[in-house]
Amino acid sequence: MPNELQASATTTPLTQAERSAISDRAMLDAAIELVLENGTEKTTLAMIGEKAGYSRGLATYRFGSKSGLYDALCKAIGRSWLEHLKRGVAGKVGIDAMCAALDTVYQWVSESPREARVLQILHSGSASPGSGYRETSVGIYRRQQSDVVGWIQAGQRAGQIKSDVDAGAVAAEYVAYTSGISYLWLLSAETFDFESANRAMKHYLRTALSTDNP
Amino acid sequence: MPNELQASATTTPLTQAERSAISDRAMLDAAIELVLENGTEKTTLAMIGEKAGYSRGLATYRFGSKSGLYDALCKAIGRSWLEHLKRGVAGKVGIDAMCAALDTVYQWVSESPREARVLQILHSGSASPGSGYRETSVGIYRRQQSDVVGWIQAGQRAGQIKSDVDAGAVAAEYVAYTSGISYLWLLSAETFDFESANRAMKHYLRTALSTDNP
DNA sequence: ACTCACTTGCTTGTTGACAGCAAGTATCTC
DNA sequence: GAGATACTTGCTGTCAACAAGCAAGTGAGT
Repeated sequence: MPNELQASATTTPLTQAERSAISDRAMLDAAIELVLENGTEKTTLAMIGEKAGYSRGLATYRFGSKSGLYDALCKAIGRSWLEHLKRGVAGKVGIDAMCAALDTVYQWVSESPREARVLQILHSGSASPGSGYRETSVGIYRRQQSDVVGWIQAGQRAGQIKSDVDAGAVAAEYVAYTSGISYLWLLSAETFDFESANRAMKHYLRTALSTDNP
Repeated sequence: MPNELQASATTTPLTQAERSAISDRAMLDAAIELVLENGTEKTTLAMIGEKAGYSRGLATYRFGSKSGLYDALCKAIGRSWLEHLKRGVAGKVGIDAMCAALDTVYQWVSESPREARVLQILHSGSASPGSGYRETSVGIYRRQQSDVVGWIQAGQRAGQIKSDVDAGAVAAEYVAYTSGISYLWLLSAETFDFESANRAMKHYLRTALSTDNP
């Protein structure tokens, strides 16, 4: 027994659940790297399995298909994003919540650019017919939109937002803006000024919705 | 000679340029149909060539590669869209131009849903690394954004738009909104209310930018 | 006007790579 | 140790890309 590490590996057997959790994590991480480098199409299931330290067949076996893997990845990063957003907005409502959410998007994109890019790539891919994980993507946006509706209505109840504002319409507009800005940032981060667009949007929210500006 | 059409076809030999123009058009049309039905990934070059009435190999021969074909398709539909937009905005400037452009997007999506959907699918696909036609997509957005900057500055010179409005920032915000709304419409036309989002956006433009609302 | 060399449009044969599956081996669980 | 679960390897059909060829168009010399 010349190798203690190997010895400890044999003396600490993992449970089946731990084994698959570890390989799942490793494959999703590998997928993030590879998608960033090659995009979704040129990334192969074999590359993912092998980069994760397993065989070429594991990714297919575990996720069933390429779309199955991307669906799982979309869910995983989407969850992480929604948690980040939740923390960023905290207890805020109304215009404050909407502005804080815009800052949180920018913050996420700056702090976790890899995950943010991959999520955006997956969302873009899900638009194509027969993508296999469109529903996951639609669900994330639908949830965001209903959150925004909630913020606006709470702002109206608190007297901060004009009562004649159509919460659904403004929420749709807001979500369109956030998804568009994420897309444009992904498409061409160098030529697109994320911060100043956000500044304009926040200015709009404060001037057009607030009861302070009659 | 039982067939006059055939006779005329034999008596009017096509030039090389005409032949390739016809097959090009036929293949791009076939590609639109097939992309709508199967998406970009599941559409094969062989399907496109054969649907257009030619051999399985023509699409590869003519466009070089799958991305080459999608690049050509993106350029073709993009040109058609920009012309439509130009007509829709006509001689308007300032807020009127921006509102007319929003109506034009909605009109295009309603009147030419097939082309609009395919362009949006291609734009989405171009976000992925190594897409091969990202530059085409970026170019279309960049041109739109510079048009908007022009509208805003003209509106400012005409005294319609407040002079302290940051034209670049508002243009970025505006383009983000339009690209986002097109994407969300493609993703889920049923659950996304395009018209009311546009109404909210137009209301914003009129209230937040105009010199009429101090 | 005819022809022959050349170009361009298009088709068919082939190859390497990939997704997906099925049958196998290794590792854990009781 | 017997069954279950994690993982690997062998295989097949399909596709993009390429190359070699055939057919239709072009144009200069006669």
